[in-house]
Amino acid sequence: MAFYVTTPIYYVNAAPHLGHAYTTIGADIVARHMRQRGEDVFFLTGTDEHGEPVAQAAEREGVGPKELADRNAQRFQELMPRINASNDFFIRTSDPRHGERVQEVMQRIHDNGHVYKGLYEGWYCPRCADFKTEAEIGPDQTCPIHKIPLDREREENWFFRLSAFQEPLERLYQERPDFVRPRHRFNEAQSFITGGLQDISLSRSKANLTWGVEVPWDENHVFYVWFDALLNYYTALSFARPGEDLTPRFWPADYHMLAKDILKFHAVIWPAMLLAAEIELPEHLFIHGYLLMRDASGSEHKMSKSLGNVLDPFEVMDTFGTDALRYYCFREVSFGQDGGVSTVTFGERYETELANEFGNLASRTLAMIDRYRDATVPDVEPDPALKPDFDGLREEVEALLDKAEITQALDRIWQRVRRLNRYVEERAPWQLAKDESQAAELDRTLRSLAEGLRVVTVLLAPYIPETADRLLNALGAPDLDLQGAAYGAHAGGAQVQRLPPLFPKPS
RNA sequence: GCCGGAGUAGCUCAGUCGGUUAGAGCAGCGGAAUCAUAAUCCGCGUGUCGGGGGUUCGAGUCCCUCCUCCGGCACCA
Repeated sequence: MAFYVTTPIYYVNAAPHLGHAYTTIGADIVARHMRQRGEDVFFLTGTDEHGEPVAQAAEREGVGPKELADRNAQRFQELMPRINASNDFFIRTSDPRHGERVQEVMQRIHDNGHVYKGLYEGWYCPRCADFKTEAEIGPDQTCPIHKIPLDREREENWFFRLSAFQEPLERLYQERPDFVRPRHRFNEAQSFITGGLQDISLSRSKANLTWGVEVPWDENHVFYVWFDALLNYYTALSFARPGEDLTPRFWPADYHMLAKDILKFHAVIWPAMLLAAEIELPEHLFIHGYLLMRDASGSEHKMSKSLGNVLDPFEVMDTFGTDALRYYCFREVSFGQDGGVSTVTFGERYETELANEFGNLASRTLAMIDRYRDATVPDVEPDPALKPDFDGLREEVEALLDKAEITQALDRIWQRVRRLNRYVEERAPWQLAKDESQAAELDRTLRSLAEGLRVVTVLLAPYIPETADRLLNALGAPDLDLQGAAYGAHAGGAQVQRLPPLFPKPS
């Protein structure tokens, strides 16, 4: 089965930060898991490059907008391998192939009668060369940036008949209660819709802004950047593989992952656009929360770089590795909710869970097999005592990741990591090794440990891909196929190798 | 103001359709073991489940009300 997952495209005006990494890693975990299940996966990310802020920043720096976008997009492209994102393509909205497809789809929306020319009236700042929203207007109708009076201006704009989709959208939300997850975001979107929809302008006059995709039926306008941006999910499939249109294979998307700040665009405008263009709707949106930086006093900030103790993802990756960051973000904060992150809790998770519980479990398992059985996993039946702990685990993880419950799934897996450490203590292999008459018991214990460790590692592979790869190779069982993530699925007899600590502690 | 979330052990949070003595992790205290990155394992909690009222044989779990915090209420990418 095809599985198509996306991140939002990141606006090139800002530098990549933890928030970008977070969304991308979330999508990547689901993508990697689906590949393990044998699904035909396409994972898309990219950059959003048009619009006023980029045009202005370029002007300030005295360069063209394309030049600025090229430079900044590169930083996001470099982020992807850095966080081990396995994206199949990286779309840039300044790509002319994207622009052409946007024009095609928007032309269809126009031809279907969902576009009209109207007057956009609002408060305009001549210095910003842009209209201000209600929330942006300073006291006495002044520009909050330039502190000058705003002009009441009218601009002729093209409008999208969003209001015409009120009823279809209400029906969508009635018929598909899992269209938006988690549930409270669904409710939020639904109440927004039932509260009444107004038409929105879909173009900007070239008199004010030229950095965008030209409106094909009116050369004096470019599309408002959101119409251009949202369509990336659809257009990318048509040109990601030269000479091949992947649209029939992967559309509709299974999951759009996004943060809560852009819920409305994705949960209301996006489906309306697709309905207007007669394109199938995505299966699900998953809305995640914010990672909040917690300072030493315990109070939280939304990822501002306040005094110290701020979790710098690049620093973390340099010191502890990419896997540690990936693990921590999805372990510490329940995916879908806001949660605090800090260097302190990172250090705790890293040491107690990654190093002590998991890394050390791997060390002791490999060491004992090496020492007691000459580095060969005994080819005997694994201990039935562990079977109940692993029965149904793979299915449970699959069901949770079907719903993008990334943190929940990780918790289920981690319970088995802990179970294996308990098993070691219960069996005390070092005692069995002292008594030759217990050889069969020792065989069974070591075999069961290796097998249990292999299963949890296969399941953990989407979260900590580098580490999982190293460990599975050391266990002589490199296969990532999820069918193999069952206790006893892999035969004994493999040669193992001892490894240096998977998660070394900083001295 | 309207709508929606949340308020559970020192800290971070689980608690599915209401049902046995309300759980986990971390931190703390005590102990066991020595294969392992001095890692692991075991034991130890008198918690008004935000306050009050109600429904019920029975409520953290449903209803009402109040308090506190957060989010949404349209063109910010």
